[in-house]
Amino acid sequence: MESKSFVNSTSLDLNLNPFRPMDDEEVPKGFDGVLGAQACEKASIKKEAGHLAEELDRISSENKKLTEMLAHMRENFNALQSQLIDIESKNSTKEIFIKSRKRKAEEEYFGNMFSHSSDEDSCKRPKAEHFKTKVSRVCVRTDASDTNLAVKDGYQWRKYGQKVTRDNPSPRAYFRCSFAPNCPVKKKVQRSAEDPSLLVATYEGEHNHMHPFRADQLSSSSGSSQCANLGSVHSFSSMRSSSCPTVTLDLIQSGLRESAKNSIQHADSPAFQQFLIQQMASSLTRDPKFTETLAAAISGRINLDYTLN
DNA sequence: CGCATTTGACCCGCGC
DNA sequence: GCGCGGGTCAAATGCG
Repeated sequence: MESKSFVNSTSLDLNLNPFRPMDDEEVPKGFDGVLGAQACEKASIKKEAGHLAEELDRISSENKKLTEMLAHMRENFNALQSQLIDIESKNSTKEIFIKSRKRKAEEEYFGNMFSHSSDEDSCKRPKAEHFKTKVSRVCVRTDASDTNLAVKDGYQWRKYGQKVTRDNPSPRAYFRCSFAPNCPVKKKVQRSAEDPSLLVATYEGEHNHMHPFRADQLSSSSGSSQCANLGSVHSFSSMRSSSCPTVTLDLIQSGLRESAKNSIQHADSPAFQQFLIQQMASSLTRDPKFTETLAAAISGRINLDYTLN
């Protein structure tokens, strides 16, 4: 399939591989001297160009296939995620009916890592402000023995309080964003009562400044590939819609703790989204059933593509 | 010395 | 009205 459009591209007079050994079959028989050598060289260049064009075409089509597969995976992931959100929101609605008291509902809020109610502070704040305030949650899997409640997300946080809550033996830490003066964002971090290895970070409000990590990237000319990568990631804010999905990050996995330190961002930042997608992709690929199904789907697709070509 | 963290006190909203 | 409990304040303390 690859060669059909590029075999005639003799106009490509590129000597891209001058060190390629001359093939005996390429040497025209019966020619001597300079003219023979030139003709021979031209023929080999043409052949070389043809090979390169084929290779380029092959890589391009491979790249196209991979892009399609990635898009397909993204679609599937988005569909699954929206299904999950639907299911969870239905569950949380049921629980709200069952539990009359708000604090009991909150118990579920922190107990269930995939619940989406975001009105933890509804009793504290005026309703108007509650609707204005953006609330997001991130669950970070860390070592249970690690007493540090710091969740590295790239921002600079100043701890202003710590409280032991009624329904959880581990204390809840309160942080304010200290990167910019007057930044309204607050963060609460507490270990999950059910799973002490899970750190639940609740973010409130929106930063009124650029992310420090991105500011660094913009100021430095290096890391352009990473910037491009980050720019292509879908906005996590858009995924949040009306509810507040919880994201669980397994930082215990080898290397992830370090990468999280470097790239985990606030839920709104593209860098965080990138990390999130990588994390979710790795979670999916660790599932043998998913891998099996995906492999079957991919092989089927590739076979189809090859038969078409 | 300046900044961040700790921690007990205080405030305030909610439910009974 | 009172008690409970989450959230915040601010003085004390620690650290580089």
